[in-house]
Amino acid sequence: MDNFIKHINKFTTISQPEIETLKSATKTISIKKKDLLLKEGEICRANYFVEKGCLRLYFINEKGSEQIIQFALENWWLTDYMSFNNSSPAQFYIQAVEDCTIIAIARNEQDKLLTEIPTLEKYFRKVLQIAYAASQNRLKFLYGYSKEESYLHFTNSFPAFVQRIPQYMLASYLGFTPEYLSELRKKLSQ
Amino acid sequence: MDNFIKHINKFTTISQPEIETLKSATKTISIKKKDLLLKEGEICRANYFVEKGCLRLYFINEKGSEQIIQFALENWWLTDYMSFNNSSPAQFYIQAVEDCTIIAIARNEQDKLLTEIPTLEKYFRKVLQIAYAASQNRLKFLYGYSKEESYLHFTNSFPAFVQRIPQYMLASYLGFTPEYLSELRKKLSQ
DNA sequence: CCAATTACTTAAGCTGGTTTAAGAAATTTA
DNA sequence: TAAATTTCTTAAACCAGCTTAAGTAATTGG
Repeated sequence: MDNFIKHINKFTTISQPEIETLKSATKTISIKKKDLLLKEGEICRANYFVEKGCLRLYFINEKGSEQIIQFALENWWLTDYMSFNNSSPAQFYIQAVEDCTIIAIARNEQDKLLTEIPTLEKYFRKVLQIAYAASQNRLKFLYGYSKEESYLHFTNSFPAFVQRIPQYMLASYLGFTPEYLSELRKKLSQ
Repeated sequence: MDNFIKHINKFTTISQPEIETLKSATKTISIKKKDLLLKEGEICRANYFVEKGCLRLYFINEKGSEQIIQFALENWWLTDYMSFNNSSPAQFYIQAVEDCTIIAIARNEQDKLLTEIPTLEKYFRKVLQIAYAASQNRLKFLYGYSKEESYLHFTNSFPAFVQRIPQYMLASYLGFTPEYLSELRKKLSQ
């Protein structure tokens, strides 16, 4: 819970009694590498905060291979927002890339919680504003740069993270085949 | 201002005095087709609500051509969130695709406004949650589908919108060349 | 600690989509 | 309403990145 409370305090102020309310309205879950929090077709009933570890959001494409849309490291929220917002069937899987500690806010608790602790509205608004900025930036890279440039940019920007995940996941996230990633790495190391 | 107030009332409730405060804290701007609200390199000092018309967010890529990241129709918010959040130089241009009526909330008014009208925190949080869901969905299409499939999906989903914009903008938004779009249209009409 | 599985590499052939260039159609402006 | 400009089309040559297939390295689990 420590990271979570610190994270909230970065964006707003929360009192001790409010923290207690928050604790009783959330669930802390420990999951193992490869465990699934959500499967395609299910209704996504929670929003997940990564206290420790790493999650990924992906779907299975027409060819039957996994396409990663997003990773979430410590202090990031992750959910299938379409499914979470509308209680519609999820389009994505959410899976642990490493052993994780996750804090979950259930959909049907969220409204009540935000009424009891209005300052959390500010917290979530700010967090979403930052996440949305990141997604605009992401689109800029996807559209504006070649696969080679995207790879270079990503590895230069997040060298530690690249060490944490298998290469085939990096390839999937960047939108290319593991074979091509292999070729690129060879080419760039020469 | 009508669409704007209606839009707020879809997500939260706002009182008459609050509406008055809101009116005095925002600016309604009329702009002509092709007018720019933001240029790359400037600090983006406002968030823009489209009361009427259509905006686009784009950047100029390495080859010197415009790459469209987003459109905003009636009832959508649009800004360069990275620049807006951090007062950093904008990465994008924002331009009117048609003559527009825009409601602008200045960055330095926003914090004050959200303190005076706390229910607006809820409004923006919900709006961002929907926008973020849309962007996850967008990424799914970008990654999972061929250019032809993206084109078919987009034209089937938003036939009226496709009529509103020039084809070269659609091509840019979908991430391909106008020449290829032309080829596709020919092929698909046969 | 060995077998099975999962992850990574290499290389040849292929294809979806780009580039280039030139002309036709539509829209804007005077 | 004609000239200027902007948008759209056609077609051929080209290439970045994919597919396929087969082999090697690293993990996992029994």
